[in-house]
Amino acid sequence: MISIKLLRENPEVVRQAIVAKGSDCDLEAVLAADRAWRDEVVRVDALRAKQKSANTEMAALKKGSPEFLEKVGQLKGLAAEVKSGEVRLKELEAKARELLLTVPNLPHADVPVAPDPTGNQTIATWGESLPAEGHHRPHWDLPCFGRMVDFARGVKVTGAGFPFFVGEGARLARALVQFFLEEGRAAGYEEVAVPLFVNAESALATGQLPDKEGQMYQTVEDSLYAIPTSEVPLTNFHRDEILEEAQLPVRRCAYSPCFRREAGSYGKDVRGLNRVHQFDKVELVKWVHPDNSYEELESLRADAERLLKKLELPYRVLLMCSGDLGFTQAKKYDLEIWARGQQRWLEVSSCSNFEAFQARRAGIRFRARDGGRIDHVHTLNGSGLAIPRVFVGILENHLQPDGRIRVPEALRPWLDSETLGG
RNA sequence: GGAGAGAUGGCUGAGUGGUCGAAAGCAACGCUUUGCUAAAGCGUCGUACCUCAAAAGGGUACCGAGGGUUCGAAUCCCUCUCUCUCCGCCA
Repeated sequence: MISIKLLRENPEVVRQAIVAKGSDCDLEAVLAADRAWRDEVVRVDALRAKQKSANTEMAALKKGSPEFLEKVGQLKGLAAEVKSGEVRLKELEAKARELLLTVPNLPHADVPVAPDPTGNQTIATWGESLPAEGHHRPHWDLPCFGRMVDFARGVKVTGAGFPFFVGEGARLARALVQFFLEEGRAAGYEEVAVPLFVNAESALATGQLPDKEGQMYQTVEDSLYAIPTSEVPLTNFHRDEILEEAQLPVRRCAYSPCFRREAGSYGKDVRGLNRVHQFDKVELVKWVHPDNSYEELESLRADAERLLKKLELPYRVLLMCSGDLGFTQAKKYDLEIWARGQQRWLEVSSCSNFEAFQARRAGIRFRARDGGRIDHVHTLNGSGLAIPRVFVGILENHLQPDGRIRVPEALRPWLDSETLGG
């Protein structure tokens, strides 16, 4: 959530930001609810203060004495007033918070203002996005793909979008996980193995709830959510904690399967491995000092880009425009690889700075080195990387005329051959 | 799943109805003493919200969470969560 103080003091700034994001949230309602809540706080606090001072008088009186009983009689009315005030206060506070949660994060000043993805800027490209010649085909049409990934059995066992990876396919997927985790470790991220289900508080803290509830799988018995990305448990690792400034920046990475219902995307981009309900991903998360979170965003992006370079996959970097930014992000880069067989770009990483938006929801703060001032950290995350689409990239870009797949040097420590699909 | 015990500040741990946001110790921080270290003495030492232009100051809340009893709850009652011990089951 955004800072309520900012909204109170500078509503115009927030108004412009939400227009840029194309949000329809009602700032007047947010402010009115905040005002109503604060008025009630003042009123109830005063009542409670009165009750408290009466309490010390009561303590001095002899229990059961006439004065005592008279005082009790007098205080009953006050007690009832406090009680009803507290009920009202709780309602108003809940309402104010609920409305504040509907306000999206503010885009950073660097973010181009535009209503839709056509406003995204390509700020870097690497490698050659080559045309598909003779033997190049979408991965789902490659002979070796059918031996590596089994969709039909996935449908039988679970449902559409839950493929089996088999033999060399399973090994390639695992090699990618290993490679990403080792690279992450080398870049200073501590590896974490996370719970694959989270509670509602966690999903709320990172912003999946309340607006993306339909995109997550839920358990029937325990109302837990299957994680759509390890960002959720990872960012929540430090929920409701106060870190020491000296600890910052904290960097952690996690491998996990990710579960996404992808409701509403049926029939769109769903061929092959482009979009599935369960996929593996390594995620990078940072908790940083607010003063240098944008430098940290650049280094996060560089960490993700390095992986693509080592895998020799052509890619481009998009700076997302305001209208294509998510609810929680202040600035975001998407990394897209070139899928040569399909002749299209595939997003394999999204690197975002949330500034204090998540930290405020999640109660993640730090104590300044001197003076002990406490402030929210900035959180960032980026994929490093999503496995199935990188898998696709390797198949479609490293395909050789003989139909075999060349294994990039960087993966060979985990795959003992130079080619796959023979 | 069954039985029992418990949850208090960074940690340990007192507190069973009133002046308790909460003793004491440890840790931490500051100062003094000291050639250095050690030690000692003194002081500071939770978080959030509201009020205030801001600071100062003031107010309120918080003793696992939520509800209840009461003029008044860390303390009594109920529900839930979690932790520990024992039994059962199981990878």
